[in-house]
Amino acid sequence: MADLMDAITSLAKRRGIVFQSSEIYGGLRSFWDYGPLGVELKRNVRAAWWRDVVQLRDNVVGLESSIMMSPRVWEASGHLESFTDPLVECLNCHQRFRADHLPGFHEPQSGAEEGSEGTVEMDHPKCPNCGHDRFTDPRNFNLMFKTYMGPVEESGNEVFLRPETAQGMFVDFSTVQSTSRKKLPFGIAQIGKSFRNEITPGNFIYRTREFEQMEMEFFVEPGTDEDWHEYWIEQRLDWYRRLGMKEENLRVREHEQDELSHYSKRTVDIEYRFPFTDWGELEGIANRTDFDLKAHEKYSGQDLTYFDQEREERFHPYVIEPAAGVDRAALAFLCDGYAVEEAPNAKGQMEKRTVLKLHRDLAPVKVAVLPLSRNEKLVPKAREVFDLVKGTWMCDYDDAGSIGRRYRRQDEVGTPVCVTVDFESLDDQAVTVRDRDSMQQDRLPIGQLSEHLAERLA
RNA sequence: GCGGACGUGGCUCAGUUGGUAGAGCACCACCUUGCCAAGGUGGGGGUCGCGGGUUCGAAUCCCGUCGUCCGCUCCA
Repeated sequence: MADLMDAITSLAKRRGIVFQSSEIYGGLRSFWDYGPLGVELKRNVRAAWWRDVVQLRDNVVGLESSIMMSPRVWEASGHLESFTDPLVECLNCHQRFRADHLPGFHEPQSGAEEGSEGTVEMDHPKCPNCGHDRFTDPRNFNLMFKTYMGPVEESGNEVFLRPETAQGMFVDFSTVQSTSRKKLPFGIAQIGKSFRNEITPGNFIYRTREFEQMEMEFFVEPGTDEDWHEYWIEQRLDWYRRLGMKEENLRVREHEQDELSHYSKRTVDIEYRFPFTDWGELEGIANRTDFDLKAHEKYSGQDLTYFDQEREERFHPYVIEPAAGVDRAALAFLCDGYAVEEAPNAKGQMEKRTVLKLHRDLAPVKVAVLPLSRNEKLVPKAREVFDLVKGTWMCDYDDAGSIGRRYRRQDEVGTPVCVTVDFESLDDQAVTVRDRDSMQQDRLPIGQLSEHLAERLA
């Protein structure tokens, strides 16, 4: 399985899909750049999500809130507090442990929801690693990236890079609701970058400190929240399925009570069977209750209730939140589509063929236009075909090397359709359309190409 | 953050006991072929992750640093 991951990582780099950031300086841990093909893949993932979650629904609207927000947002949301883990380090072996996980350390047993700062007392804990009992004082590690607003680095100027996009939707709830004139139930969706100082990033683009989220906050009447939760779990699961993800690589996992986030009543993860970790989270679907709206109401002093005109009642809606990662989804689709098959070559011998079986909506390039050879007559004809198609589909033009090699190059990055211009095309104005997965070829008039592609790729 | 392994052209690697770098594949050009990769000729590309040290001389030894992988820890 690790080999598979290596193969995918290697392919990603070799073909300019994803590679390490700042490579010429030795790289920067946990940061990645998406190359020409990766950008297309990522754009397609976003577009597919946006279409499904926003465009096809009349009760979900979009938002793009800023990455930096008032620091008070993070006080209210609980991130300043619960994103901070008190860690101690063994003075002997220098291993670090969460203070509240060490037997012997006591944390105040007050209401967990209240989140009092709480000092951690030391009893006589033993280091689980080496058995010694001398530790550093607990130190706080905040998982939020911090910077300063304005040129002067003063503590009063501290601002944070958002660790989730969700807070934008909560903070802007009233404005969006009143301007869009939406009534419950309705949702606010956002795609954007978030930042977390993860302690252990890794596994390629699976866990990174800068990542992109696709989140939607669906506001519902309290009491209907559990049904809506089920609804969105099914909707989201179906999204992955419709984009071709294999059923056996998908599963739903219920969060245990003690792993629930501070805001969550119930959370369900959609997990994917990644080659490196077996099951890993793709998306979390949480019932955030009215925690966030109430918190912001309390901290801001603004009324964040919803007014139900029919019932003439004010209340705080509950929130169902499907929160997916763009990068994780892209990685999962890459893993899921990656295949090495046996295919016959020109001599009839079987050989390896690497194919990225991405769904047509996700494929970075939809159509490759290829002259059978780099011939002075074929090239202009192929250019003509390329110009005909490029306005509608992301296309590639390639005339270097043998035709077989070029097919393989396209297979490797998941291009669903290759259109080949041959010598007969010059006379009969027809081209060969070749399918990535079946390698089947059909011949059809250039005049029908646009229509054919529209059917095939729609 | 800790422990271990590792870091040579885009990729996979070779580089003997230290003497200032090679291969295959890939890529590019031309020729050839002409519908499913690797035919011919030629070519570009590496201060051997980075910095420092030892040495007459280091990819090869030492230190530091950055990065990758595995394990631990952690994980909204």
